[in-house]
Amino acid sequence: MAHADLTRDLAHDGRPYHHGDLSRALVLAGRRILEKEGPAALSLRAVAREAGVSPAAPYHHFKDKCDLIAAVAAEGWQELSAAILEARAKAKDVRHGLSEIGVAYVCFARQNPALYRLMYDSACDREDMPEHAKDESSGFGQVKQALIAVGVDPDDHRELRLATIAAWCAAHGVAEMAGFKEFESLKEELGGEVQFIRAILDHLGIYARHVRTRHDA
Amino acid sequence: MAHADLTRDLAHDGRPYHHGDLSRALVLAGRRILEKEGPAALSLRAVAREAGVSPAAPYHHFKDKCDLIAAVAAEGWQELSAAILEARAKAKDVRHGLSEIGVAYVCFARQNPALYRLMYDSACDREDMPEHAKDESSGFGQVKQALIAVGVDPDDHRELRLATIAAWCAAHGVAEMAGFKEFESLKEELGGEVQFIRAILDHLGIYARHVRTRHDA
DNA sequence: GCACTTATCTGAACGGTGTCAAGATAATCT
DNA sequence: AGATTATCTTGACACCGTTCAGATAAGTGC
Repeated sequence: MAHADLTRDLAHDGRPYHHGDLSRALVLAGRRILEKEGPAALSLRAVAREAGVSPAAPYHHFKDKCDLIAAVAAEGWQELSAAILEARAKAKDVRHGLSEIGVAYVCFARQNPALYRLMYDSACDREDMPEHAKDESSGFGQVKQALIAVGVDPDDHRELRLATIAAWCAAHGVAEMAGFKEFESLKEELGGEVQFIRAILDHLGIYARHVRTRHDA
Repeated sequence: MAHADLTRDLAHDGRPYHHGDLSRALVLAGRRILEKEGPAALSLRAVAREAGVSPAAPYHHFKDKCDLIAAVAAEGWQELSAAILEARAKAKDVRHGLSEIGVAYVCFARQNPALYRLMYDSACDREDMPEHAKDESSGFGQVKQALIAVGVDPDDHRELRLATIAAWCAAHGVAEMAGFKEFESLKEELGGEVQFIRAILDHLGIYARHVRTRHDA
């Protein structure tokens, strides 16, 4: 019998052999369903169907439905970290670093509402922050660095920790509230959703507060 | 046949006649299940079972599972409003009104985590704030009044609206983040969860910001 | 080349879920 | 009283997560 050709061995019904990389395909299928059909339609069976595979197949790659969802969420956290990193790099003025991180965070959540909700839920189930958020090189770590750059004493661990958590809370709160259509008129008045987000985050005053504190000293 | 006696007419198996007030019983059963078994166990059938009734009975009182859940959520919003009202009444110093509202909001969410999540989800599904939150006499209305009491110009509608939304976002963010066990050591360090909550809310600086602004003028 | 082991996928099944239509039962109205 | 209406039950449907016995293909040692 012939070796694998360029299209890989085909089964009699046109599907590739075992599947190639099913776990990857399942995560992608999950995101597609989440975006297009909403979180209620995100069933294990639907994901398997979308990937062209039997309902039991996912169990060879994920322990649970929960486990698959956690994988989708993990991908989301990585993308969020990347978005934050990019925003921080783009902010030329150090004093705006924190602001830009906040805006990037909320914008990501607003552009992927169902995914963001999934990410948070998945973190909630384990009663702990996701690993990606705790990592120094992303999430919490970046907020901390931005706070130091803005004048928080790096040696005052408690203050630094509180400020970091506060910033994170603010971003999460705005991210989840900004979707209510109750706010649409105000968004228009301010010239768009991004301006709205920036205005709310400014009101939360993490940035303003620390700048002012530094000037006081 | 005899009239209804004090125990009300009993069916042959000891259950009261039609049921009395099933829709109320269903909401209560829903909350019981939510508290004791978690949100995953909150199925229509389980609620019906807990209320001692067939799986189809709820459909004579609620259009949907969603509709029942919305009723549970509505009760939650009412209790949250009551908690906020009480906290504001207790704060003798006007300048602490906003702070106390925030703490009361977050404490309610922390004491009824599953219910609070349900409340938010249910609001999300309709893409709009719940009626109870929009009401002048509770929720948003109270925050607005507290902001005015603290020095925000009541005629600057945009500013007032932004500040109100910002306060709400802060409370929601802290409410949902405060549960991560990542923060437990810091909570202990600060002398308990309430102190932790207060510290984060202070960092978010709604209260501090406006007081300072007023002093500047 | 071959047998053997291992990873991957299918098929059928179980109990649980939301929902609906048809029928039973009890309260209410006239 | 009889008729109407509100309420609840039974039984069914399709879908869900999960498991398990078997099919299939990939990799491994000879």
